[in-house]
Formats: sequence, C-alpha cells, structure tokens
Amino acid sequence: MEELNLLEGFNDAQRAAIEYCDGPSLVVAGAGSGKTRVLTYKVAYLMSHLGLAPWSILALTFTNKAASEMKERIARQSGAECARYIWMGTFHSIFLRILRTEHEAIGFPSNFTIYDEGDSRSLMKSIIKDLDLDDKLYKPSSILGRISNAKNQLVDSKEYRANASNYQTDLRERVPETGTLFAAYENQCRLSNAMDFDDILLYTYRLLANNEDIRNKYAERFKFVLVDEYQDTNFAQHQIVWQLTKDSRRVCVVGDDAQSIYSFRGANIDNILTFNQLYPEAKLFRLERNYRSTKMIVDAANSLISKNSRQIKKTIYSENEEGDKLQLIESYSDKEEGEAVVRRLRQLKKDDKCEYRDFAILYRTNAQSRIFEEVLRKNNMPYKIYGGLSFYQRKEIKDVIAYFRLAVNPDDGEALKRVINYPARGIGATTLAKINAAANAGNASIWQVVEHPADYGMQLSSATAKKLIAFSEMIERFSTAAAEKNAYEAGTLIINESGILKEIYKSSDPEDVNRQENLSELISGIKEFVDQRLEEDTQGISVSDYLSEVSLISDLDSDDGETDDKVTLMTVHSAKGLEFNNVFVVGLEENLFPNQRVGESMRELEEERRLFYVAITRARKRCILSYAKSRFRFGKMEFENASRFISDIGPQYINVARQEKRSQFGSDEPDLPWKRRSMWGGADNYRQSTSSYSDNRSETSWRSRYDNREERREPRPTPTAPVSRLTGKRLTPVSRVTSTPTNTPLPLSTGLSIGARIRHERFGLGVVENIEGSGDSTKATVSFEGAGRKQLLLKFARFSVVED
DNA sequence: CCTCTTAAACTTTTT
DNA sequence: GTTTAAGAGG
Repeated sequence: MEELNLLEGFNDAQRAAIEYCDGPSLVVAGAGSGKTRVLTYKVAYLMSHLGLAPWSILALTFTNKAASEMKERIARQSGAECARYIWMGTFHSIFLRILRTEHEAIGFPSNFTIYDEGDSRSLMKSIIKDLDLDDKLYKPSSILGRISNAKNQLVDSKEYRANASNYQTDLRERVPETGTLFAAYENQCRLSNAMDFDDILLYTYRLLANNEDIRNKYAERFKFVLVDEYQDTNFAQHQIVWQLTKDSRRVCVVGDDAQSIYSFRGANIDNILTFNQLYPEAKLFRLERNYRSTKMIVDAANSLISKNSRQIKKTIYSENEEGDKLQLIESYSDKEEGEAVVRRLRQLKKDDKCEYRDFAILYRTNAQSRIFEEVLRKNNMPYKIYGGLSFYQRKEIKDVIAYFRLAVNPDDGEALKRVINYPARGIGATTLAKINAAANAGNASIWQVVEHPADYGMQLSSATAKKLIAFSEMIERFSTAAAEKNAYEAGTLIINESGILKEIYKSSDPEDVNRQENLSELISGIKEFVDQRLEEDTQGISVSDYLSEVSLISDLDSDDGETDDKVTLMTVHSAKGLEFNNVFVVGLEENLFPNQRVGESMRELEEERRLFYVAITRARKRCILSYAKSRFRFGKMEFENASRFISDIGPQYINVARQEKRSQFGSDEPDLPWKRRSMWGGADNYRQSTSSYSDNRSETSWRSRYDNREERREPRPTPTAPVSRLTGKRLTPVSRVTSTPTNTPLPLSTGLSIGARIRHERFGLGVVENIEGSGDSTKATVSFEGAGRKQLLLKFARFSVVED
C-alpha cells in the first residue's frame, strides 16, 4: 500500500479538497486539473484517515470507463481488497443493484430486464400501431424523447397526464396523444417486467423518497458519497444523491461547468448551482491548475471558452512548457482531410519518435470515422475505434441475449418477439399479430398468451398450437437451466438448443464467418465473466447476473489500450476524461461542428463550444485542427465553411498549414505545378510524406481521371433504347437514366434449351439442366458454378445466354 | 412464410 | 453512403 499520509505532490487547492470531509463540498475542477487523482486519493483518505470501511463509501461516475479506471487506481493505491468493496460504478449500475435488492418496494419481481433503446423504440412503435395513430406524426424516437425528459424530471405517466400544460405543449407539437402513449408504454413495461434506462433512476428515486426505512438504510450505509462529472447529472440523479445525503451531508461532487456536454440527455449545469441551494453550507474548491497540457493549449482553450456567456468564473492556467501553437489543416474534401491528417500523424510520429498510442483523432459524429479508418488501413497504421455500433448491438449477439433475457424473464415482450421465430420455427407474423392482439385484450404479457393460449381466447390450428407448445417448453427448459446452472453452462445450452448455433454455422459466407466469430467471442466473454467472478469470489455467476452487467454496457470497454500500440479514433463525447499527447480534432465545419441541429439556439451552440473545449483540452503536447471544404453527406457532396469555433480561438494561438494539393472537385483551376514544387522545395513540413503521392499523380493521369469522371455523368448511349411494354413508345431519356437495365430480361422466344450456358446477374455462370412448364410459368433448373442448383422462373430471372 | 429486391430515412453525442 | 423498412417473388 502506498504512503498516503503525506499528500505529497498535491497543490494547496487539491489538498484542501481532499482533506475536507466534514460536510458537503463542490469541487470545480478544470480540464486536466488532476480531478480523478484527487477523487481517488480522497477515497483512500476517507478510509485511512477517517477509518471508513470500503463498503460505506459510494462513488458514482457517469461512464463505465470512468468507473473502471477509478477502480483500478484505487486498487493500486489501497489494494484490490479495498477497491472491491467500495460501491463504485455508474449511476445506473449501482442503482440497478439496489433496485434488484429492493424490488418488492417498487412492485417488480427481482428478475426484471433492462430495455435498451432499441427495445424501447420497437415497443413504442408497436404501441403507436396498436393505437392506430399516424406514424408520420408520431415518431417513436421523438415520443420516447419526450417521455425520457419527463422521467428525468421524475414525472411518471399519471402525473404527466394530470398536468394540463404538458397536454398544451403536446398539442402544439402535434402529438396530443403523448400522454396516452406514455401510459401505454409504462403499462407494457410493467407487463413485460422491464425497465428502461430512465426508469432505473425514476424508480430509485421513488424507492428512496417513498420508503423512509429503505432510504435510511442506504443513507446510513453510505457514510460518504462522491460524484464525478456532476455537471452531467440530470435532475433525477441530483435528487437521488440528495435523498442519500440530506441527513449525513457528507457528499463531495466534482465537476466542470465548462465540460458539460450532455444536456441533450437531460443533464443540467444548473445542478451545480442548485447544489449550493440544497447544501447552503457547502464548501467550494477550485482546481485551476492544468497539469496536462502546454501553456499554448490551455490559453487557446481559455480563449475559446471565454466566448460562452454561462459559466462559473475561473482561471485555468498551466505551468508546463510553452508548447507549439495549435495547427490548422485545411483540405478540399473529406477524403483529402483523411489523407492530410494521417500524413501529418506519420510525420509527427517520426519527428517526435513517439508511438501510435500517443495519437487520437476526434470527431463530432461516428459517421466520420470511416474515412480515417480507410486511410489508416491503407497506410498500414494500427488503429482502434471506440463507439459506433458496439459489440452488443450486433444482430447475432442481440439474438442470443434475447434468449438469455427470456430465460430469466419470460415476460420480456421485446425479447420474445425477437426470437419466437428465430431460428425459423414456423411462428410467423400472422400468428404473432394474433397473440399480440390477445395479449393487449387481456392486458397480459405475450408470454402468458403463448403459455396458455386458450385462456386468452386464442383459436389456433393444431399445427400452430403444437409449435407454440414446443416453443414455450423450450423456454421453460432454458429458465430451469438459467436458474440452476452458471451463466456459461446455461448460455451454451441455450445457444445449442435454441438452434442458434446451427443457424449461424450453416454457411461459410464471409459474413457468416464473422457472425460465428462474434458468437464465439460472446461465449468466451461469458466464460470470462464466470471465471473472473469465481476467482474473485464475487457472488453472482448466473445468467441473470451476467445480463445485469451486460445490459448497461454500451461501449466495448475492453481496455487493452495499455498493451497495444494503436491510434485512437473516437467521438469527442467519448474522449471526455481521456488524454493524449497529440490530438487531431477533425471535421471543423459549420453544420457539423457545431452540429446542424443547433440552429439558432444559443444554449445549444454554447454546448457545442464546450464540446470543442473538451476536444482541445484532451491534448498534452499538440493539438491539430482540421476541416474540409467539401464532404460527402447523405450521399451527396456538400460544401461548408470552416467552423466559427476556429475563429473563436485567438489567432495568436493558431498556425495555418498551407493547402497542399488541388482537389478534383470544387475547383476549376488546373493542377498547379507550383504547388507541387513548393512541396519539393520544402517550404512546409509535409514534403517527404507527400512527394511520393504527387509523383504518382502526373498531370496526365490526373486529367484523365477527371475526364473519365465527367464522362460517367452523361447518360450512356444505349444501343437499344428501351420501349415501354404498355404503350410501345420509347421511354423518355429521364426514365431511361433512372432505370437502365443492365441485363434486359430475355424474351421467352429465345428458345432456351437444355445444356445452354447462361450468365445470371447474381449467381454467375451456369448450365441449364431442365426446363418445364410453359408461358409465364416456364421454369428452368440451372446448375451454377458458384451458387449450386437453382430454379429460375424465366419470366423474372435476369440472365443472358453465353455464346460459345 | 421466407428471402430477396427496392425504397426511404437517416446522423449527434450515451447510460 | 449506409442501414433499415416495406413489398413482392418463390
């Protein structure tokens, strides 16, 4: 165990923040001010100086990443034993744990499932359909957004409907039935024994606020409560913390208003201000010294954030070296941006003799990652992408998880709908619709109807009834397995007996091989989960325990980042709390960063600016900004101006790298020889890395590529202009362009004969083995080289005869 | 009832 | 450009 007594290496402000434990405190911690270090030391201090037991400390974070990092650090400082018993995790994971224990008080069985966003959306969609509302007006995601806002304000459907002003707002927004939908959604969740993310907070609040004994139990258990990233908490979280600490008043919240970037999810900077109202005696500590970045970066970030009006006053400063100015790379297109950034990255790596892991490329939206991925791959540079569609979002994984969920909680309607006919077992949409209707009529879960169809007035053919019985018996077997075996044993049994394994291993397409790999990764993940818990002697190795953990993980936080040397690609949001020697912030264009939807809203614009502030302050040594004048969006080339945020930074902090190369788009000037000369001439830094590129692209090759491109835009002259079947008239050029058939369906009179060789649009080369029928229903049996034997209805098949 | 083809919508950001 | 939804063929 490390020596803690000295509190060495902390400045006065940090030390004061650590040592003050007598009452509530608010620590305003600027970017890079050693916030996490202070927090972890404070936890250690609570144990060593105040003698608090690990299990009497509650430390709440916002993300899994932050929680696991803190856990790790505390394990290093105070020993793994201590770290394990501290109540440390995200709001959602800690409260979920409490809710499972106290489930009776909120009227849920303990095995309730967590609906992710996809589940919520499909549930809402089916509710909208069931209520026969116009799906043009009622978009599941926007309705869910309204419901989410309400829940974050601790309002349930009953209260929502009781409040007339909600109805007025909904009426104005042309969704007057929102309250009805809210109630139906809530009811369905209850029937399915399920909660969504917001419910976890809402029910936790209810639990504490309505049950004084339970509130006391936890308020007394947690002798000290710490909250990280307080600026990102919403009202519900804020109120839960209040319930837990209003008596003890031993609470420390840490946050930075300048880094509040989650208001879209209900986060409220005002919680920091309200904190002072709720706890008038709270002490305020400011951590203003930045230990992470160079003076240049800190000053630049300060100059940016000073453009925001709403903020707590503070002066962030750095005592580190001066550092280089920020750099701005301008490119003509998104593709060139990718190349320029990677080129610069390679150069920096060479100059500084540093590693790939010293670099991060940060962007506003996940969609921007693709280009950088491509360029990095082309350059054989290792990279790692965070975010995007996570492992647990993949179809095959969600299918397996759905079976697990059903095994633990058969009432889980969304899981049931997902797998009742996967793998195919002849229970199709028609049957499911009937079951659903019966469930709605009887206010029962789908599972109840499946289990006892007759009780709900279902009239089924004997074949269908048989299939349903087989399905429900299977689920019951799974339930038994989930209850008796550990997650790994039960999991493999389920994957086998459900038919998923067979389904996924039945073909060897590259895509299916990929799914197979994912499936085996999932299985080994479950094994790891079980083994690790056995090793650590942690309770809970059942499927249910596994699900609880998995349902709150969105990003794959397999932190092998320490061991392998890779460039990091992520959104700015997910970069929060991290740091890198060199940071590229890319796509700095209007309508992208700041994002399009910001529009005129000053508040949202300021949030975007804070987001940019977060991006810049991730950098220790160098920060490189980049934008492209044109970019592919929504399948179209779009032109944009540089982001206003670039000019929000004082010009004295930025160097503009010269544009190096002409694009084939957006310019009517020819390729410029002098531009290339300037690269050779060594006027800028990119000389060596770009030279080979421009070499390969001589004037002629560039020109011919351009010309080809132009040519392709013209409608190609068609040898035989298509003739409308109905009118016999020649089709207009317009419709010809939109529907140019590459393979005109062969007239039947062609006299296709047995033994003929044909080329099919999709299946490739094949030999006709048999022909049967006549007229429109003429069928040919064709044996294809790649795709095997197929039956083709000649009326529709798209193929051509291959002449010998 | 399943699978393939085509059309439409879509992009913030995360628990 | 990508993914998902609806529609139609087999």
